[in-house]
Amino acid sequence: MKVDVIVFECREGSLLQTEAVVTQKKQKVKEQFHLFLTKKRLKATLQRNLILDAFVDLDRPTHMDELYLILRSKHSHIGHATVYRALRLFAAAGIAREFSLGDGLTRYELAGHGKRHDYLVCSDCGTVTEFDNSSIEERQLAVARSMGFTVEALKIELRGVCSRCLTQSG
Amino acid sequence: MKVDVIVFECREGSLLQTEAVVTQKKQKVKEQFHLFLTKKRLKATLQRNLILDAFVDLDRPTHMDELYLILRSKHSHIGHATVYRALRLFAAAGIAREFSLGDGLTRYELAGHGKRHDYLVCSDCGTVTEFDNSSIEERQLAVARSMGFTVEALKIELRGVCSRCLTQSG
DNA sequence: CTAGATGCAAATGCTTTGCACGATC
DNA sequence: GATCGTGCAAAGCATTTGCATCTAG
Repeated sequence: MKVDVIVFECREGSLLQTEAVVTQKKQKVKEQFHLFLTKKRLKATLQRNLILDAFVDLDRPTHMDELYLILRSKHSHIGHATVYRALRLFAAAGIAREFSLGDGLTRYELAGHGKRHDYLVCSDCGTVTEFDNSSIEERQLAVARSMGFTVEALKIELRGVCSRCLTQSG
Repeated sequence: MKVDVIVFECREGSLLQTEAVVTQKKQKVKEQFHLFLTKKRLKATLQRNLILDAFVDLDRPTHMDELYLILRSKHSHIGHATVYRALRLFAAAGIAREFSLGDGLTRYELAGHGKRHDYLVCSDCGTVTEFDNSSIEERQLAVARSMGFTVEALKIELRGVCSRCLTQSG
C-alpha cells in the first residue's frame, strides 16, 4: 500500500520556525553527521550529502520512496539502495529516528524532534499529524516500571479521521 | 526478521481466567464468527474452524507464521495462504484486530481484549507484554479532539528491556 | 592507492493472487 | 450443482545484498 503523507507540525513551544532557526538546525545536523562519519572512518560522499539535504529540507517524517522521488527529480544518478543505506546510516548516526506505522513502509524523522513520538494517523487520507503531550509520559513510565520493564522508547499512535477529511466528506 | 513472541497478560480485573470463562469466551467468539459467515453467505470450512480454534486457544497476540506452525504440526494439509486469508477474515468479522509492531509481521489479537492496545516490546528477546492503563485514554482523546481529530483507535507502544532479560544479562 | 560507497540487478522475506481442484450450502 | 474456499506456485512489495565499478581520504 502506498500512502502520501503530509504532516502538520504541532509541537509545544515554537510553532513558527524562523528561517534562521531552520538554517541553524540544518547546519547542526550536518555537523553531527560529518562528525559521525569521521569518527567511524566513513566517507562524506556526494550522494550522502544530497540525501541528507533533501531529508533535512523536507523537515517532516518521510520514507525512502518519497526522498528517492525528490532526489531523482533533481539528480538522476541515485539508486534506491543508496537512499535506503543512507537513511539507516542517519539513524545510526543519531540524526534520524526510524519508526513504522503499520503500512509496509519504514519511516524516518529528524531525531531532534523531541523524545516522544505521538502520531495522529488519518485513516482517510493517510496524513500523519505529530503532536506532543508530555503529561502522559510519566504515567506510562510508572506503569512500565511497576512491571519491571526498563523503558527505552515510547510511541503513541492515534488513528481516526482528521479535521480536513471530516469537513470534506460530510 | 523472525521474532518469537511470548505474552504475559496483565489486564485490569481478572488476571486469573478460570477454565469455564475461557471456554465461554471461545464459544462466544465462534458464534460471532459463524453468524458473520452466514450473513455474508460465506462458508464454514474445516480449515477456518481449525485456524479459529488455534487462534482462540493461543489467546494472545500472534501472527500468521506462528499459527501456521501450530496448525501444520497437527494437520499437515493447510497452506499459509489459507491462514493469511482466515486471519483477514477474522478481522473483517470483528473477532480479531490487526496490528503491527514495526517488524515486517502483521499481528492479530482477539478483539475482545479491550479497546486499548498498550504493548511493552522487549528489544532484547522480542517478547510482547500487554498492559492496560485506562487513565491515559481520556487525556489522549482530549488532545486529539482539540486538534479536530476524530479518534478511532489508540495504540501505545513502549520499547525497552523486560525484567527477565534485565536479570539474565546483568 | 586502498578502504569504503555506489548502482544495478538479483535475492530475500512477508503477503497476496491466479487458477485448477475440492468442499460447502 | 453452483458458489465459494483451498493449496500450490507465481507474483508483488519494500527492503537488502552481491559484485564490479568508482571515489573520497
